[in-house]
Amino acid sequence: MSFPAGRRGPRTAPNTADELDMQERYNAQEAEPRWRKVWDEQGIFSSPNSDPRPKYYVLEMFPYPSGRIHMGHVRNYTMGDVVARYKRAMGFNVLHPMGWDAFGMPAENAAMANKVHPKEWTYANIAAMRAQLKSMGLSLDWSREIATCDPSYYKHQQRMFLDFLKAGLVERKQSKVNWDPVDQTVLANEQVIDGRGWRSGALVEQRELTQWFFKISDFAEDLLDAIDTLERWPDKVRLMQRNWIGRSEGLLVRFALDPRTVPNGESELEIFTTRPDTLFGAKFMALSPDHPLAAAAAAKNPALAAFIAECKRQGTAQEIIDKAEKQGFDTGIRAIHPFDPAWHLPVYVANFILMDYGTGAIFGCPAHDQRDLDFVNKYNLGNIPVVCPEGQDPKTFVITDTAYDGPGRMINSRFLDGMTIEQAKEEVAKRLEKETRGNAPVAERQINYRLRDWGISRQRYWGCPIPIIHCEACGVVPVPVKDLPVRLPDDIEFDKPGNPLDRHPTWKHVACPQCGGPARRETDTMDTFVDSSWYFARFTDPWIETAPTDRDMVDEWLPVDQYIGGIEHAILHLLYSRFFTRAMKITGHAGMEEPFDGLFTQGMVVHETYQKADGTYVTPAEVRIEGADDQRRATLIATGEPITIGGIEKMSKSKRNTVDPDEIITTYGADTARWFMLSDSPPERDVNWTEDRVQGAARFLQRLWRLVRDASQVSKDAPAERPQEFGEPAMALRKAAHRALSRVSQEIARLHFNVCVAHIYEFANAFGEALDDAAARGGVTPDFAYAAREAADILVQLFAPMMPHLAEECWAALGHKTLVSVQPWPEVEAELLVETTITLPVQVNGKKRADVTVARNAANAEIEAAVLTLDAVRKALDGKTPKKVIVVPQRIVNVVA
RNA sequence: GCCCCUGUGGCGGAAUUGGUAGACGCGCCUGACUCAAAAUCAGGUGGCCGCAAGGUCGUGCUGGUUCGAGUCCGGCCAGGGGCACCA
Repeated sequence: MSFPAGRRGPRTAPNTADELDMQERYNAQEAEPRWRKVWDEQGIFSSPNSDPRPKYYVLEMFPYPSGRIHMGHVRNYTMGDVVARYKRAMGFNVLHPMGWDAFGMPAENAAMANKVHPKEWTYANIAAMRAQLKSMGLSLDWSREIATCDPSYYKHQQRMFLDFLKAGLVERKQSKVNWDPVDQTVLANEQVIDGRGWRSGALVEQRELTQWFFKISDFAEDLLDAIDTLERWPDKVRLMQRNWIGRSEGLLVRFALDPRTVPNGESELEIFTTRPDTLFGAKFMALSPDHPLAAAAAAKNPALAAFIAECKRQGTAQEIIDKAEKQGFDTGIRAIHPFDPAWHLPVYVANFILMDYGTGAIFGCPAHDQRDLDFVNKYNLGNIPVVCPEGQDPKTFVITDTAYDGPGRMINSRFLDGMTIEQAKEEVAKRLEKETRGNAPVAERQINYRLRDWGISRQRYWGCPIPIIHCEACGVVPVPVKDLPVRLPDDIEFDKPGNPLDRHPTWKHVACPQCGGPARRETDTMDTFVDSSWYFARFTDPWIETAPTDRDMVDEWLPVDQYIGGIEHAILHLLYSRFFTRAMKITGHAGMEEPFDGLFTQGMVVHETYQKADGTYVTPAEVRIEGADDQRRATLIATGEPITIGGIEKMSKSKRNTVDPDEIITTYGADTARWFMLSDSPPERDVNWTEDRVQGAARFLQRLWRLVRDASQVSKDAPAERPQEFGEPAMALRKAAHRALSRVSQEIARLHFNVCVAHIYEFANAFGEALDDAAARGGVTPDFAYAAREAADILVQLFAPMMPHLAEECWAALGHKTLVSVQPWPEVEAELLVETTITLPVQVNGKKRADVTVARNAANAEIEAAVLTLDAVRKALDGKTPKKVIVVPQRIVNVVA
């Protein structure tokens, strides 16, 4: 660092302030690259597969190479790195790899917008982001780096697709997509805005395409049951997955149809219900617009056909379907109540019935289901309550706008009256099971899952090609394994809408591997969730060319001991990976059931937003903030115009409230960015990026540096041998050091990094005071020098996982010739954590009135006696005799008056 | 709409999982050092009453369980995440 010439004029003698400043300041810009070079040269972060030590696999969700890392990455990877460095110090062979989730839509969007090839764009982004990640000082084994868009990766994915196909885990079936009729292309849900294509603005319609599916629903029961074994997953994620899989027990009921009303002689309608108890409250039947009976009826009814077409103009997103007004259309078909041949129910087509769930048809009991109630109220079909809540008079109980779905007794239900819901369900099932129509029972018990099969076909270029050939003679033919990978062609054009693979002049035309005749390749590529469903397994041996995994290595390293990533992946990515692991086990590519033993989901990085008078957003870098609290005012630096300070929101390009990690690292250094990310906010919660707190973090770095240098002065003459006796100041310092060591170790293991940070602050404060006190006493005794050296070593090791560059610099300043990054974690001396006396708070009737200090092992009776003599307690009791005294050992005393 | 989470000083948050609410940090105030500023250091900092000792209220709102509730239970309010083709 140098000052601009002439700023202070020529200097002949050291000018105290600045000279000291230069000596005392830790220069992160200079030190950080220097230490990274040392780590690199010594290769200390590579984890050889041959290492005999116990293994620990820590993994952060790999990034999409969007072009630059963002603060969310900094947070995610810092947390993982702390765990990796800590576990390494604990003696584990740590696997901590990094790669790129490199297929996906943004590359194609960039290709269309900027005329750049997706491959070039992606690899340039990877290069830029790799450099950025390296500047963070992460302890990664870069020799294992993978990119999912590389043929050396997707070749194995194609191989597994073929193996899954052979094992019966893959099938082709029809499913719906969002279709843009102008761009002639399939749209992702996020590309549909208010029912219109984002680019064309055309009204989107649903289209049926034949697509490839992984049969994840075959595993529904196992995926659900095994959630119980995932003890190191957050409860909320486990709950979300349980709900997603959505197990429900119910009854499949075959309703007879009135033959006079059916279009083509259909005789019955099969429905699934979880509430057979409410059969006597039925008011209508409803079919999904995709139901075959609906299609049959529509063939003879143009108005119905028009209604069904209208339903199909809704997007495919669940949210749209749920929020849409409940609408239906009477098909004219009449169903016959299973318990009363004279009771006929109208059969509607309704926009809120899904073909994918159950049988795509229901009976509606409006009194006890809100959607059904909304529906009957719209079409004036009325309702009959059949469950009466406790304490309600059945004669006066009516339903108007709010359905009742709670417990109660059956009413208006003939032979069910008076039963509980459970009894009624059982009774209905028993009766209908016994009854037969044709050769089959009228009803059977069934367990249903909400989980649908995983559609993996994407009509896009930048994804893993599905290794299938379509032959007119032989049908669907798998690509022979020896012909893998099916490579993406490089010569493609994005000037026209649609899938470039489909219109490529030569790529799709091949000879059939079976008959040799002319055939064409599958032009759909795989969902990018496939890529990320097994990358953690590939990391265990990314070099093997002959198979997706090396069985010994994958079984050795997996499951991942600690997986860290965003909560937004709580369901899909994690469920797909769990499915994939099972499928890989069946096909012999892995041996375990579950991929992730421990899971941690971190919160987002958020920041204030800033808006100009016209509502456009400006970035934090363009804004100057003055004043504090409610006096804060913002102005645009360039023009001085006033800026409105808006809400704190997730950092996003659209709100322009992003802070570039590069700038922070350039200005303050990686350690400051890392420390900030770990401080204050609990890792599972959102963290608000504020400039003040970044500066606070930067200041603390300097303080640590000064503290360690001061300590090194005090400890330089410390005896090599541990003294027999420690005086009071030395003992106090040792206790503080070991208490901090114990707490920080415990909190790192629990991933409570913000609490670690607080304990490190606390210890640094205590250490600083101890050194000041020693200076005030004048002269340092050998026992204190020894304690100071021990404390300094512990302090540096405690913050080393979080600020590794500074830690190396400090470690060297303390005279060590080794790297702190490879030091074993210090051991706590348990006896230093034990106090001989303890101060307990004393409450009277639950309000704190005093403290009492007693021997740590004092008997309850002793404590009780001591408490009752306290002035404050006597005053609070006001002469009354206490009813009882509750002594909670080591915690609190409560006197009940 | 459905599922899930969160709510504590001016701000980020801590609280050993039912036992002293506000650790630690940021900000702010006062002082030291300086010609001055920055940096650094020392002290203070939930509200209200009080010179003080101390008292009293206080963990989104509301009701309950308990000797004792930020923590457990019921009802509400507000903010956020996911909803199957964004990754």
